[in-house]
Amino acid sequence: MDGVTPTKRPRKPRADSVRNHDRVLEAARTVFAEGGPAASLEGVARQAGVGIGTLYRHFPTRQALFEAVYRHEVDQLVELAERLATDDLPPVEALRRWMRANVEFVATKKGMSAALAVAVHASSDLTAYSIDRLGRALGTLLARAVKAGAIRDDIGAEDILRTVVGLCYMHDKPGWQDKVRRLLDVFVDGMRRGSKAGALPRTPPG
Amino acid sequence: MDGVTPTKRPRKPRADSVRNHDRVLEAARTVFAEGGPAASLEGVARQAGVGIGTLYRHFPTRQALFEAVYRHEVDQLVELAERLATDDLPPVEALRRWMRANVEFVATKKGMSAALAVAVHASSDLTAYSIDRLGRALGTLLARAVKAGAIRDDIGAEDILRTVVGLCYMHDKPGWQDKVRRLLDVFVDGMRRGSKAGALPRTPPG
DNA sequence: GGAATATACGGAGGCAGCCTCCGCTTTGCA
DNA sequence: TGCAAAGCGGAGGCTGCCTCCGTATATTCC
Repeated sequence: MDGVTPTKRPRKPRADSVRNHDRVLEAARTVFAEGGPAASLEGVARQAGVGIGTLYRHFPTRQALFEAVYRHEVDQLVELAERLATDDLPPVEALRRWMRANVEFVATKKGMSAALAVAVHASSDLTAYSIDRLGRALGTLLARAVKAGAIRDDIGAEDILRTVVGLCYMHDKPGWQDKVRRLLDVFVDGMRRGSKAGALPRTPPG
Repeated sequence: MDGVTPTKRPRKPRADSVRNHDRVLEAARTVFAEGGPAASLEGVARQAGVGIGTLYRHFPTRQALFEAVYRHEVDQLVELAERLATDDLPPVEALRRWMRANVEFVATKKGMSAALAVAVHASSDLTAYSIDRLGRALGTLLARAVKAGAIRDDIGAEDILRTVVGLCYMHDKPGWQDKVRRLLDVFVDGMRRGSKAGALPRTPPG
């Protein structure tokens, strides 16, 4: 408003605050993985060794806590995709491998899946964030395969992402990973150039 | 045990009991569709116009109520599949149509999807029941297409079911149905004879 | 039609989890 | 070392879960 607003440098965050934030996040991952999306938040606080008030200060809603956990997972997936993109494999193979690796990744967090399923439907912000990040990572692999003329160009990264995750959600018997990988192979074959499906509209931006 | 156990004919069920059972079921469908799987059961009772005690007598657990609603939906899907099997279309087309019709069906209950996602992971009994029923219905369509030599014979009805449902779960933006239908077309193309994917192990019985 | 009785109703009540609020403690900064 | 900003944590009000049992009502038998 007036000429010179005194720029108050904000304090650096308190050490205990940072520590508690991390503790709660870690505890939440464990508790949700075991107890599903309806697990007790007071249980999370207990597990983290903090008061319930502290939990709520850091994550004002259950949804916020979900999202924090989820985002962390997404970041790991992106990293994975980037690593895969630097290898030089035939483009379709690189693509197929990422999809398969993705399945394995989900496997290690299988307990979270119900929670994630709920999150997907509950928060479009969250899905937007993760689809954006993962979509970019996958997009690189996809573009190479398309450019090489190996697969059709009318299927977006988002389409593939949703397919992979959807298939993972639907399986949890022992051996499900193998089953999902093989179904993904069927899908990839359907994506090859020369397939007969009708045109798939490109995913609109945003 | 002894010679002639006096066969006490059981009373016919009370009219009010039957009425309340139906009311609760109906209310549950609505409430879960709107509020998701964690919606208040007392809310369901209120909506149904019965006491909470009555709700619990008919459906002793939240899970039981879920399942009752879910089974009703499954029955409708089976009926739909049977109707489709009697039409005489080219087998692959019949198959594709059922998968597409399925998407439409889910669409009308979209609100339930989070609840169903939870149910899928919560109760293997329930998934067993529905996969069995739907699998038989779809199996007929599938067998015809395989017999005609149009598609590979190593993909089970259960695989297809899970794929369809998994894709539906993952989409809820406006226009999602069209997107899912097109992704299913890609999948069907991958199933055609002459595709290059590795062998998919037949789904073991049970 | 009316009594007898099996059956169902429904809400009070104990318990657990949700979330807010605020007095007390700890930390960063000068 | 002193002090204010920042954070801590649990008491407390509220809602929902589920059980239990006194009351109400439908069915059956006469």
